Amino acid sequence: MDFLNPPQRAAALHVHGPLLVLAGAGSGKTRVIVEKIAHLISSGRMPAKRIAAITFTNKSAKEMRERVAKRIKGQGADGLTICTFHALGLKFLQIEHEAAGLKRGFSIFDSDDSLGQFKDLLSGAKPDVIDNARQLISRAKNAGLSPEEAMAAAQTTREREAAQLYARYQARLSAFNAVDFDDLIRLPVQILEANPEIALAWRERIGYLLVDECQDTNDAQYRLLKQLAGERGDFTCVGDDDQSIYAWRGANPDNLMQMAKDYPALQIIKLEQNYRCSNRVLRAANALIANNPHEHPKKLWSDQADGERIRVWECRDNDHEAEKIAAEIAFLNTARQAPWSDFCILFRGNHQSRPLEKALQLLRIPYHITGGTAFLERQEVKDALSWLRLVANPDDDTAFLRAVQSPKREVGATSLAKLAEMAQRAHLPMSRAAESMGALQQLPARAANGLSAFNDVIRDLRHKAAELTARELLERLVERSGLLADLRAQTKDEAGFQRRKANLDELADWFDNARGGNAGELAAQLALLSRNDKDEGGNQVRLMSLHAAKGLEFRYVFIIGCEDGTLPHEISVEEGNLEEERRLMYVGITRAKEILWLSHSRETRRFREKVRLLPSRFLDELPAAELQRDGADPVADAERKKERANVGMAAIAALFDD
DNA sequence: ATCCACCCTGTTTTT
DNA sequence: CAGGGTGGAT
Repeated sequence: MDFLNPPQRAAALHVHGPLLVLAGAGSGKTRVIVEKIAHLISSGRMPAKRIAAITFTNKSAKEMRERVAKRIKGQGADGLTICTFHALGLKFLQIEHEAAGLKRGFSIFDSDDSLGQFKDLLSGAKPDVIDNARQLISRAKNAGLSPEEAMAAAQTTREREAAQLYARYQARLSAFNAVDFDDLIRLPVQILEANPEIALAWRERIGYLLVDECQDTNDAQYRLLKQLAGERGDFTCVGDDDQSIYAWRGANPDNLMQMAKDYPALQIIKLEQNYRCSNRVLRAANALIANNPHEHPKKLWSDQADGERIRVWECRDNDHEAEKIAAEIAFLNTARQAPWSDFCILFRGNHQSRPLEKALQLLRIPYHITGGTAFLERQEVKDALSWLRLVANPDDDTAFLRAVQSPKREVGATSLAKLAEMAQRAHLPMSRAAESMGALQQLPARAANGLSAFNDVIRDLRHKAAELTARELLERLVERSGLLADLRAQTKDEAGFQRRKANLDELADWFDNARGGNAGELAAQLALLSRNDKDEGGNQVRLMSLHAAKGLEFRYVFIIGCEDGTLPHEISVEEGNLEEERRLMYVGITRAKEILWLSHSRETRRFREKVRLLPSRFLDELPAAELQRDGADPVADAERKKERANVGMAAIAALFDD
């Protein structure tokens, strides 16, 4: 603990009562949390199994788990809980499923499943209407409202309609024995608030609570935190209001302020020394964020060297921008022996990565995109998971509908519609209705045959579920369901087949590594994995959205698309959410340890038409003295150009090496 | 029931 | 320009 600075140490040692740590970017907050966990355990204040550390992403949970493991090295870390809010909620519901009105093996609907329900409930409605309704309902859930409470709170006709839809949607989820992402927080809160004895048991189970990225909590999550911490409030929340970038998803940074009211004994410690960024980067970041209003002003400082000036590049269009960046990376890789993994390219929207990919491929620069087509969104993976879900949860009609049609078995839309109708009349889930002889007789012979073959496989898998490991069950499923054979038949070349099969193998690997649980529970956990969680590692340039970059750091950082309308995004400008966009830029800037590039284009192609672009207003908020604008210093420019040309030749030569 | 071809529309960020 | 959804052909 010697290597902690005084406020860090104070935060780590404070173990009685509520504590809020306001931790600026790069101020070592993860280190504080890790040290604090070590201290709680080694001092005997709290056994590991009563400590829970909550993060927002699986990625940070994983990182924290690794750092704690390294720090504690096996001495009594058993039973320590480090997970996301949603994973904690899932665990809670799996234990308290009765109080939630859920049966064992309940399913989690991902956004796609849930979208399907809304499409069905609002059949014929335009996409924007559907989207709007989903958003309203998600917002109600994130505020912790039940359908009844939402109805009571509704003011306008519109809101009443939304509340009604919410109730119908929820009735469906309940019929399918399923919950959606938002329910993983909302339901535990409602159960804890309504059942003091359950709340007491959970406070006993969780003796000390740590919450990372506290500024990202929405109202439901904050209520969950309060329920779990209880009145005495033995907890540590770590957050930075300047890095609040999830308001659009219901995050309410005012919870940081509310905390002081709810817990009068709350201690506040500020971490203001930054260990990450060059002083120049830090001054730019401070100048930018000073344009936002602040409740608790922080003054981040660093004793690092000034470093190089921030490079601002004006480019013709995004292709040009991408080419320049790729060339610069190739140059630094050679000139400074910088490994690819030292570089990160950040953007506002995921679609902005396309030109970059092209340019990087051209120069044979290895890269990895966080948030590309996710493993979990792959057809074959979703198919296999639907089967698993259905094995665990016969009520899951969504899983049934997908599984029964993958692979195709001559059961088409008309037969399924008929089956759905019969199921509804008999008050049965579709998979059960499909088992009844009566129902089968009313369907065309081919469909009935397909269905009973399907039933046989499902029955076999259910029968074996208890005695097989999750991996074995998956393997049997892939075989018996015909998914594998179908995959082979569908894929034209052997390489493509192997690639898609590899996704299924990866799913199996994931099951091996996951801790405990039967296949159904694992399938539920898997639903919580997001596109950003896949391991990347390796010596590659990293490409990701600004949102995905929070918590990471790189020596060389490029922020592309610094244009008005891109960053800040035009929708945010219209809606007056400039402050959050500014924080997004702030998060991006503070990822850079050594050199930062900010690039913008004069024009871009949008669908068909070309659009003229202006530099981001945020560029004007940065101190001119810290910036180096491309073209502002002809001599230096020429010098660099020459140097680049030499290295550029080397890079081109390298293209012919392999 | 399934497959294919053409047309239309749409780019913020994610557990 | 690409991916999805619709309608017609098999």
